[in-house]
Amino acid sequence: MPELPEVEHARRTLEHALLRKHIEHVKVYDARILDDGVKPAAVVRTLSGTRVVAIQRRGKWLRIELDSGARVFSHLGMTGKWVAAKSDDATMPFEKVRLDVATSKKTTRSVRYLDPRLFGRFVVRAPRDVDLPTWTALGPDPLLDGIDVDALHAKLARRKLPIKPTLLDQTVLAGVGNIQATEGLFTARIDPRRPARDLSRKEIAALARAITRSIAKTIALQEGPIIQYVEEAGAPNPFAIYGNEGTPCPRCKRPLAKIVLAGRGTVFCPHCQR
DNA sequence: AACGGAACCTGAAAGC
DNA sequence: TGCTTTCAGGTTCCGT
Repeated sequence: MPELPEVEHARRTLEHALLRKHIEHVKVYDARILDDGVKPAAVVRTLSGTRVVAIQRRGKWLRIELDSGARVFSHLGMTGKWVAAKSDDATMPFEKVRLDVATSKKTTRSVRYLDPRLFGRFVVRAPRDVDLPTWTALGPDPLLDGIDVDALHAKLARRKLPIKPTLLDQTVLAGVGNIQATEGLFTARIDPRRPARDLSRKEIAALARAITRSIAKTIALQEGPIIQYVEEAGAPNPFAIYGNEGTPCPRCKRPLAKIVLAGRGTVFCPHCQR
């Protein structure tokens, strides 16, 4: 699931369940989600009894701040999600981590981290430790910071990789993934293969607007009474071209193409993206 | 330094 | 039907 909109959804789920609560119980089912060599018992020790003071998101990373000064950095990888539950709910399929918090009610609130493919991370930093370097290196987040067109223009001027893989570099814009990059380039009518440095300021402005709009739209789709991730199995594909290779371009009706750029599938319209 | 490709994992869908 | 192959929205490491 996870690009910026899905991670923002996860942030809200965690905030609703955990903010200002004390962590009563921690369970790590699979140590591979942790940093190499870190033992589940150490994570349990660091987190138990602490109070959650903030849940932040930057790009695709989440940061849970504890009153002890410890922090948890959570990344959903390709298939991770945080799900709200009750403490007496059974262990869920693919559950890798669980946090239970005390509430005034009888039942205890619980959040479960599910991740079949195990590309996600759950990294705990002790009170005096520095933040994760990847977190610190993240570029501007389109939702939190907006996109400064001149700054982006200046940054892209130094890159000769195609624009599509450049957009996936999290130090360029934090949170843009394969879908948002694909959709944004389509809306801005830019060929994904163009070297990043060749884009004009005008094109970059169009791209920034398209990405911002695409993210806002995807977040809006997740809201409403029944919160669910977009693109769950069976859900209709809500995107303009992502996943629609071979079908007619929504703009010019010629068939959408699919190529591989820097190892990632890339759908585009060879006729109206230039 | 910059780049392509493999690696990390598992499940679902497509292909045969 | 059932076995095999391919692909997946992310990141990081390794060799050239």
